[in-house]
Amino acid sequence: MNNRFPQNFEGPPAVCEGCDARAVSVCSSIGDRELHRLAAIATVVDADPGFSFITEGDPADHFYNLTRGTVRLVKLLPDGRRQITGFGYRGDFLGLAVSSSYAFSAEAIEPVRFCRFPRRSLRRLLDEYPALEKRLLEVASNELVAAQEQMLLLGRKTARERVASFLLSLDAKTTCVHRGPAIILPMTRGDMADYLGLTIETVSRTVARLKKEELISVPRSDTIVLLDREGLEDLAAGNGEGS
Amino acid sequence: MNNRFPQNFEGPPAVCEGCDARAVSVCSSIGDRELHRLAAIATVVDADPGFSFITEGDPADHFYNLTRGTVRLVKLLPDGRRQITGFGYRGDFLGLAVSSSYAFSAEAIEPVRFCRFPRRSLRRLLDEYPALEKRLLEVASNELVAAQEQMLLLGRKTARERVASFLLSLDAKTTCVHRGPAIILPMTRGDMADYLGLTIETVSRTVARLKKEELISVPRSDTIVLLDREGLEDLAAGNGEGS
DNA sequence: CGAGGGTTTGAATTAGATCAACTCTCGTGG
DNA sequence: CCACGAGAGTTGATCTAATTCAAACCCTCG
Repeated sequence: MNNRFPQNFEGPPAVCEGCDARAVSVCSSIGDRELHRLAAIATVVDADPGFSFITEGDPADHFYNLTRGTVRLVKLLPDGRRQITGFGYRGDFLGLAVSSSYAFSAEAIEPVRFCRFPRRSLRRLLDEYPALEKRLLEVASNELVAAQEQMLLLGRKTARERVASFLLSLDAKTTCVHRGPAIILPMTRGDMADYLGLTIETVSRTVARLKKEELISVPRSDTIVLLDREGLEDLAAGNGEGS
Repeated sequence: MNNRFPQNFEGPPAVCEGCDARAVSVCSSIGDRELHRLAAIATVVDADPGFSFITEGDPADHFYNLTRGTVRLVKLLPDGRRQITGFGYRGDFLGLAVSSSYAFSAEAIEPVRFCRFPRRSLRRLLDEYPALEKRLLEVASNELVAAQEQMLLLGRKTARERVASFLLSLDAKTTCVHRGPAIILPMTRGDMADYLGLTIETVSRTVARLKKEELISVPRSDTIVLLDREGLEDLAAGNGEGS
């Protein structure tokens, strides 16, 4: 047992006790001491659906760690065309911008809670604890891999393949989204469309078709059960036979 | 003047002298001492166009620093559909995979030279020199921003907007690609198509149209001059007026 | 000069978008 | 309890940007 540290540094900080994201976020991969330092510079914030806590183009003053709820990451064109570059779930770390301004907006699509860290303070902490920086590099690398996968989807997959890929990737998020075997979609058809580079109508038709083909069932429009995972995986990988 | 280091650690390593990428790569942001350590674990490799030095799915045993030439980063679907997720230019750092296998292939499209680092050795160096890790996080963050921009392009931009965006991004790569005011394309129409989520024919027609509209001139099929940068920027940003 | 990549151009086709109507769900308030 | 309204979702008819199919047309290099 290690007793080099003062009493008050044993165990996690009070504010982190009972945090829904503790087990799944960057916080899980660092020691109590680092966690105390992190907690000391964090502000916990709650927000309602629709709240936009990062705005594309604004100065990138903060980092965020999402501890509850789901957000969408949005890029806009001047005429209103919208691309969702990703969704942030419980445990996700947001705001990794090197440049001085954010490259996307982040909007709550459910009631959310997050820890907000001033950029400068976190920067200082990172310099002090290389393990933290290391962990962030891992996070960034993983996101990069996901981004490349999404480019493949947007550039080369059909609507069916996109929807199948999306449902499987949601299903793989074991830490959220599920209720029993069912996936509870936190996002609307419009969000799905803007994430998959399709229109609302095409998403709706495609979901309807997967349902008719009995690859999925859709008890409610926001609830989806994967009935034939193998079939969906073939589809998502680009092996969809006929039509 | 700093003379804490042994004589042989003053100045850059011999192998880095005259390296075309010295000024533009990660190497530029570290000290001579780190550079010597890096050089000690590096193998310099030359390869011809077509050579595939990273293969999607293979164990990720090495990192690469490209010092000459251009590569394409490729993801494939089983039926041969291809998405190029990016191009690597002189100075670019490749192979940032956390997982045990590469998420894409990398293929030379020009004669290339690169430094190859065994993953384990570099990992050890990173632990020793946090500045290096920090630099890599910066690199990864920048790539992430670029990836998000590319998702917007693939998901929501028209063919004209995609080609205009691509030409401008090439033009911004001041460290390569240019001969005078002209851009010398290192890649084929097929590569452009697979990067932009289009077909060869659409790329060709779109370039022809931009030429007819006098936004660009195309003295040879691999050479492009931007005539109306502002017009192209409007287009790329999604402000393209009529048709 | 002829062969083989890469590129261009034209005509026909189509996946998905657009336009338009209708339905479902759910919360509010009379 | 039911009428109402608003937002989200579905479904159908039509349209179109980009693809596909097809046929030249370069260059470059042996």
